[in-house]
Amino acid sequence: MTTREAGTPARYHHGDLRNALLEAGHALLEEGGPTALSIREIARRVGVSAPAAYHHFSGLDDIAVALAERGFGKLAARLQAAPSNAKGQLAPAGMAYVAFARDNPGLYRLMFGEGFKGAFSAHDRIRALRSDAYEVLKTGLSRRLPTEEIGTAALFLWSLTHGLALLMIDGQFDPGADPEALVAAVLRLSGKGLPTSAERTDPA
Amino acid sequence: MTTREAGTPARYHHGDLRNALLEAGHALLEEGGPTALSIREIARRVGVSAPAAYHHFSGLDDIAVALAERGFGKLAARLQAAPSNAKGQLAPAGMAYVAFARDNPGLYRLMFGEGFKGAFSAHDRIRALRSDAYEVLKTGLSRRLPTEEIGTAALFLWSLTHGLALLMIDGQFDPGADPEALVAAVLRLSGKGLPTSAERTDPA
DNA sequence: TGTACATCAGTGAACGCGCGTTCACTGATGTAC
DNA sequence: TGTACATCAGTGAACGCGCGTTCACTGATGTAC
Repeated sequence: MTTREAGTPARYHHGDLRNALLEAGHALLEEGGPTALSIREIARRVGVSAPAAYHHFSGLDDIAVALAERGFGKLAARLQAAPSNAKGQLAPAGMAYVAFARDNPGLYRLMFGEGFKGAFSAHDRIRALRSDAYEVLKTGLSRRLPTEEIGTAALFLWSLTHGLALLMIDGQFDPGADPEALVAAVLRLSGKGLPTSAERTDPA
Repeated sequence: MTTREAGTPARYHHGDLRNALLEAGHALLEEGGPTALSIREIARRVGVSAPAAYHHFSGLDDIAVALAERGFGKLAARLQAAPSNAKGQLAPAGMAYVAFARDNPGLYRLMFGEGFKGAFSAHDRIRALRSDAYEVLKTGLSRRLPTEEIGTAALFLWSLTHGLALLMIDGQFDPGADPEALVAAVLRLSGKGLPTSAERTDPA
């Protein structure tokens, strides 16, 4: 079973192998996580020999980085497509962020998880992609927060959504619970602040 | 180079091999992350043959789970040792949590990261350990929050500290910045809530 | 106190596996004339 | 329009590697008598 469409005769030249490899890589990521990424398995899925991949990538690390790159592109698109609601709140973006992670847990782990077994250069390059994304977040915030608060606010927001995304991905909650509602409730708290014990009469 | 103390003659019976293997496993985790966990390398570090490990663990998965178990024990100890400050705030616990992750990044990733390449059973068992930890967190919160708010508050807090811990571990920030101060600032925000655009006169 | 013996905790050799990558190759494509 | 040929994108075979795990074994320990 390959990803080639049924009926399409196998041509010697694939025509779009680079893309096909990345698609298969993404699928593999979703099935087995970053740890399962493997040139041989990717090639197998596309129906091509493993060395063929080397005409399009310099090696496994390179494929991982390309997958992460694509992932960040998709994530950015999702965030931009999120409705910026009337009050200019950040909740819709947060919802979109977590939704992306839930839709692409394997890819998200590759992008953010350090779970890829490859060489350091891949980690460094992926880390750089993360930093870029973080800069975009800060730029977005600069339109609604005073400059001196941006650093902390960005870190706060990113930590919260990142942590939430990972916990949901890791299946840490009741499968019964409505994930959307959970995310919404948590994001609501991020605006209100956590209730403190000072706010209630503590009998203890 | 082994972990056996210099001068101690190599005895046929190690005497405390199980522990020594776990120590070496922890060290390996810190050097190469969950992906690098390997029975052969662990045994090599202890100065023992690989099959010897099978007298103490059923396999690699079992070692990973044991490491995670220990990790959760250490984390719990650190949280309990955190000063509960005058106002009964959660910041000290949050600081301790993130500090644990920063001190044991590899172990933390094993405990929370799904980055271990082992079989599903290991993942399931580690996930169960996480759930236990989460229950403890909720119990802790029950002393200071009304019952109906605990679920959301616990998820909020865990997401925030978890995300923050991972971002710091992943080296996503200026090495120049004081990590303690960053964490403190973010945790402060968690009580105050994020400033919203409604709170300021937005010229845009 | 001494000794036979069961049990425990190690050993080295070997297995099969999947992997990343390199190699020399061949089939397909497209371009210069 | 036809053809020689350079270039591109595949192929299968092979490499060496480190791994988890199993096996039959042996040395050390401790206990019953």
